[in-house]
Amino acid sequence: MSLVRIARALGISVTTVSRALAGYDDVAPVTRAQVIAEADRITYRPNEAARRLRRGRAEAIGVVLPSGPGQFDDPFFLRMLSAIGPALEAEKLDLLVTTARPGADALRAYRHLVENRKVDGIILARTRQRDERIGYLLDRDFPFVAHGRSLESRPFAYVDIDGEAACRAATERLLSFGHTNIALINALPLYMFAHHRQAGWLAALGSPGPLREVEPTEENGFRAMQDLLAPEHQHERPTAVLCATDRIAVGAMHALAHAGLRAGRDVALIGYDDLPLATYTDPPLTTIAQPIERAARRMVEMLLARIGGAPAEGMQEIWPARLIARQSDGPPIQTNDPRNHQGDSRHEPTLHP
Amino acid sequence: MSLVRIARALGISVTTVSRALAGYDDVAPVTRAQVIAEADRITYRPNEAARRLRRGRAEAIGVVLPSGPGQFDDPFFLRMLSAIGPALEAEKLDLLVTTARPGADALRAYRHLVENRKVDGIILARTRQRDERIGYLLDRDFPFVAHGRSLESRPFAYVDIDGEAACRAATERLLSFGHTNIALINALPLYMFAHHRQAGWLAALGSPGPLREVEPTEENGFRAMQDLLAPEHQHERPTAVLCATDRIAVGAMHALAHAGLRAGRDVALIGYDDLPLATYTDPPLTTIAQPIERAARRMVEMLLARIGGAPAEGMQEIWPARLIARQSDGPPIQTNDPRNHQGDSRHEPTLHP
DNA sequence: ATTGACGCCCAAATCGATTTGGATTACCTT
DNA sequence: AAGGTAATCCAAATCGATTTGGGCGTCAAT
Repeated sequence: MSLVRIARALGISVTTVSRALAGYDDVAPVTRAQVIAEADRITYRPNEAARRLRRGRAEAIGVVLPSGPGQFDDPFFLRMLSAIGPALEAEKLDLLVTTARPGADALRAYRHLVENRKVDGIILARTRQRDERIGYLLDRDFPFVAHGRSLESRPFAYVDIDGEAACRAATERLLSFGHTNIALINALPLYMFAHHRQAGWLAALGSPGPLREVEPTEENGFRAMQDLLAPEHQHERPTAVLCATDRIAVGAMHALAHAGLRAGRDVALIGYDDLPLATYTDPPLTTIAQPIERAARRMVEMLLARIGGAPAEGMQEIWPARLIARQSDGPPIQTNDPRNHQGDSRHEPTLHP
Repeated sequence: MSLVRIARALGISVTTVSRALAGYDDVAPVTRAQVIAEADRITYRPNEAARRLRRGRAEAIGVVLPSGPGQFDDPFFLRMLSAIGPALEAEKLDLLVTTARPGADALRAYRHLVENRKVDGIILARTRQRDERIGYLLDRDFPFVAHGRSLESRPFAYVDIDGEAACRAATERLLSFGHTNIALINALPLYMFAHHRQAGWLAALGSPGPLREVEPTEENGFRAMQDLLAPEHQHERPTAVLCATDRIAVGAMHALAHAGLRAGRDVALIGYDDLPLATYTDPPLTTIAQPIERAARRMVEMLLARIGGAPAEGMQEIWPARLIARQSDGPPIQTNDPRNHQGDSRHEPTLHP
């Protein structure tokens, strides 16, 4: 079970055993072979704690997952974890997962990881415009890679998806369908990704359309869409709605159905994320797919480089997303169609075209 | 940063510093106060690696997440993690997450955790009828708690949800609505939970109805439902379908919509899991809610006891689930209603009742 | 005054791997 | 034969906290 055991069994020193197994070239081939054979025989596994103590490294990297109502269920983090895992395995690094509610709790979790030297580096997701976590890690000069940008003057490593370009393209698609009043149900503006998605929407439109900003859950998507459809907003009721996430879009689609409207026929709806679910909504959701898995793998690469001492300069990458056209969007309904202006349209037939 | 630093600053021994901080009662109150003050001043944090080496424990517990196509996105695991996290925090234990594709890969991941002493205990989810992971851990006498039962003669600790009772109740509910032909789209029978859910369905029915068994994804739910609706099965077309998971139910609902049918009116549909999404399907999904979070917390408790040396005997708990009635089920359509037998019913109006 | 009991403190061993700084031996050169 | 060079090997220090097994006063009981 330990180096001593092997050393004693072979009548050699612990040093030599260690060096034999570590591949140093000042060990005779015969000796090395014996050591390896014996190590194999007793299924020797180096004691992680001892190695870590000696090397002064944690041999692990950390991820803090947001927990709390509506937060944690987000499939996004699961996809990210599933990609990080294998990438780390190749490097023999452990993955330490902590949960914390966003906010002060989260910052405490990061401090905990850093101050207790629990990990050698951190992968940080869902960046904010002003992100105290990033500030903290930069202050400490602690290696980390973010998924997403942030309003921070000092350079740091990140991989981001170009939500601005994607949302501009999606909005232009809606414009080319003939829509003129295109709403955005965005995530809260404190999230950096929300900022970019809004910028894309705005860039395509020229002047802003109806905008709602919510914590990205189905529930809030539902509410926001209901609000957009509310009688008091009748005069600016959008014919197309871009949603900052698929979860919002699912809620929004439900609000449409609830009002007797159908996405893709009465109102065009586009989501963002391409959850597995998006193919199976009714109608299937046109959405924007992000290469999260590949991005996560790249982030691990970058993080290893940072841990190895490489500077963060130049470690900024923005990757394209792509639109997946399904059936939840399309041309606007004719404005002379009475359905669009009926007060109580809940009991209308919702014919499949 | 280390005990030595504090000891030197105060001119006392490392031993006393250690014992002062650890709360031993053979330290004078004054000394202890000084130690604590100094520790505070330099923000002392014990070196985890050193402590682990000395204590011979990893101070962490492990979870292996299934990765791979259709696997990882399952919100179930995310909910479980989110509950495990805080429970561990209180015990100052780390959470080590590994990903592995189910099967040989997964077993290797467990071996890795155990043999390299990466963790002191393991939480194991989605048990199988014959589960080699459980066999392995029992062979090694390694502390673990499972979420779910298994066909294993030796006793082991688990918390399970009574899927049998829940599915029996759901099926009885459908029977009491007047349904006589109730199908089950189940998960693959190798999963223990699938076994139980099927048993409940069967117990309520007396004799089996139409059955499909799939890996639980939206895609497969879609396919299975299409198959149930296929012309060649016309003679035994179910009027109600119980789905083993919400993801299956979402796919199934889509297949219904695709065939011009509406869940809750033309076919009664019940899911299982109560995903956040279930409220926002169209129609909202009647489903079965499991107290995963509470179960996860209980599992952590049990695991700590097991690590502490408590025997697994008596650590078997089965918790009730509860049905959440929404709008995807109801009485069967009148059999003399022509719609039920129409060939092409896709273009029918889908009135909201 | 001796014996205990108690309160307070500490030196040293320990966990297991890594690393530094040589030591030893065998073999060549010249 | 003296000096030099590889090729091998190793003792001891090190990482930092914990734990064992006392040591040394002081005070009360005998």
